[in-house]
Amino acid sequence: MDLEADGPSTRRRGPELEAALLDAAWDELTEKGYSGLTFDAVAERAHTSRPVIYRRWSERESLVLAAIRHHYDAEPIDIPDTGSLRGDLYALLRLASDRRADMAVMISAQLAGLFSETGMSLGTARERLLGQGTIWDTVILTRAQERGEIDLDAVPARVQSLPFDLMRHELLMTHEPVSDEFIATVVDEMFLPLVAHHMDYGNGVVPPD
Amino acid sequence: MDLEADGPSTRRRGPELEAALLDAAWDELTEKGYSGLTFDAVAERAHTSRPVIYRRWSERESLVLAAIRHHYDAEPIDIPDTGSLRGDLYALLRLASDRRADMAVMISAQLAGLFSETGMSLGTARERLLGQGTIWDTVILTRAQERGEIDLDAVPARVQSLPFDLMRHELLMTHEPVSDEFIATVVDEMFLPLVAHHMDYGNGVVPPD
DNA sequence: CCATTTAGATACACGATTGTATCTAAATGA
DNA sequence: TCATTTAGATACAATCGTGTATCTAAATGG
Repeated sequence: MDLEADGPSTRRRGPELEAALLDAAWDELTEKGYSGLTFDAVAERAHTSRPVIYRRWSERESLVLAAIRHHYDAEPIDIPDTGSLRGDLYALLRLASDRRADMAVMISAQLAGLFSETGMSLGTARERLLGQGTIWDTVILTRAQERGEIDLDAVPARVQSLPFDLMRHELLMTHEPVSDEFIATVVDEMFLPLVAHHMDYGNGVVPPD
Repeated sequence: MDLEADGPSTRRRGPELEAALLDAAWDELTEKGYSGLTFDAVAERAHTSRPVIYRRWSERESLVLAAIRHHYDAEPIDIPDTGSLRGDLYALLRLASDRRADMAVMISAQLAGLFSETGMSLGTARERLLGQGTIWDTVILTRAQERGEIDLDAVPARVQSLPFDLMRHELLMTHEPVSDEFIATVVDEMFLPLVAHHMDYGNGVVPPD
C-alpha cells in the first residue's frame, strides 16, 4: 500500500472509519446523484475498498440514507428565537438556505441523473425545454394587467408554509442559496401581508380554552 | 421475425417510426427516469432494435430531449381566456396540473434515480429524512402564534409567479395533480389577496407615458 | 504480548449496457 | 420491375458495476 499521500500508514476503525465512509458517500451523492453513485467510487473516495462498505451497508439505499442522516447530524440547524416572527423568519430562511442548499443539491442529486451528466440545472432544463420567455403566467398576467385587474410593478414576483415552500422551490430550481432579496420579498411582500390579511379578514377562530 | 402480435408485418419508416421511438423513450423516461433509461429498453418498447435509435440519436441526452419535445408538441396547452384573472388562473392551474403532472413526474423521473428504485416520492423521502412532524416552520409559527403574532387557523397553509411556483413545488412533492382545494387556496387565499394588497399599498408607479 | 477483530487489497465471476458491424428483407421511387 | 434506401435482427467486443471470497497485516483488548 502507498503510504506517502496522507496519514502515515494509519488504519482507521469503527466510528472514525464509518464517518469517513459516510462523508465519501455524501460527496459522491451530491456530485453524481443517487443513481450515479457506486460503491466503488465511494470506497475509492474514502481511500478504502468495497468490502469495507458492504460489511456495513449492503444496499445502496441504506448507505445513502445513512450518509444523509450523518451529514445533517453533523451540522444541526438550531432554530432562531429573535422574539419576533419577522426576525425568526429572516434568520431561519437565511440559515436554512445556506445550510441546506446542499440538501436541494442532494435532492437534485437525484435529479442529477439528467443534470449532472449534462451540467444542466433544473431551471436550465426548464429554459431549454420551454423556450425562452413567454410562458403562461406571463401571458395571463399581462392580459390581466391590460384589463387593469393587476399592476405587475406593484405585485412582486414572489402564508404558514409559504416561505419554506418557496425557498425549497427556489433551491430546487437554482441549486444556489437564495438571495437576500428573495428572502425580503417572501417575508415582507408575501408572507407578512398575507398574515395581516388573514388576521384581519380571517374566520373568527376562537382559542378552544 | 414474428408477425402475429400486431401490425401484419408492416415495417415503419420516417416520421411514423420516429414518433414511435420518441413515444417509447418518453414512456421509459417517466417509468425509469433518465439514468434508468436504456437504448435497449426504448428499442424493445418501440418493437425495434438499438441501431434504429442510434442512427437518429447517438446520445442519451439528445434522445431524451427530443422525446420530451415530441411529447409536449403532441398535446400543447392552450392558454385559457375567461375574461378575468381569477377565472384564467383557476382554468390554467387546473389544466397545467392535469396535463403537466407527468412533467413533474418526468422531472422527478430524474429524481427517480432514488425514488423509482425505492418507491419513494420526494415528499416521502422528506418525511423519512426529517422524522415525523415538528419542523422549523411549525416551531416558529407555533411560537409566533403563542405570542399572538399569528393565528394559524386564519392563515391558510398556502403573488406574479406565486401560483405557478407553488404548483410546481406541489407537483414535485406529491407526484400527483394538485387538488381543487389547493388551487382554491392558492388563488383565493394567497394570490388574489396579495394582488389586492399590493395594488392598495404598492409603490406609486406611473406608466412611463 | 498474544488472541481477536477487522481494515484494506486483490481477484473473480456475473450481469447489464454500450456502440458498432453485418446481414436480410421490406418499403419506396424511378 | 429494378435500384436504392433503410428497418430490424443478430452478434460482438468492451466497459462498468456488483457482490463475494480470500488473504494480509494493522489495530485493539485482555
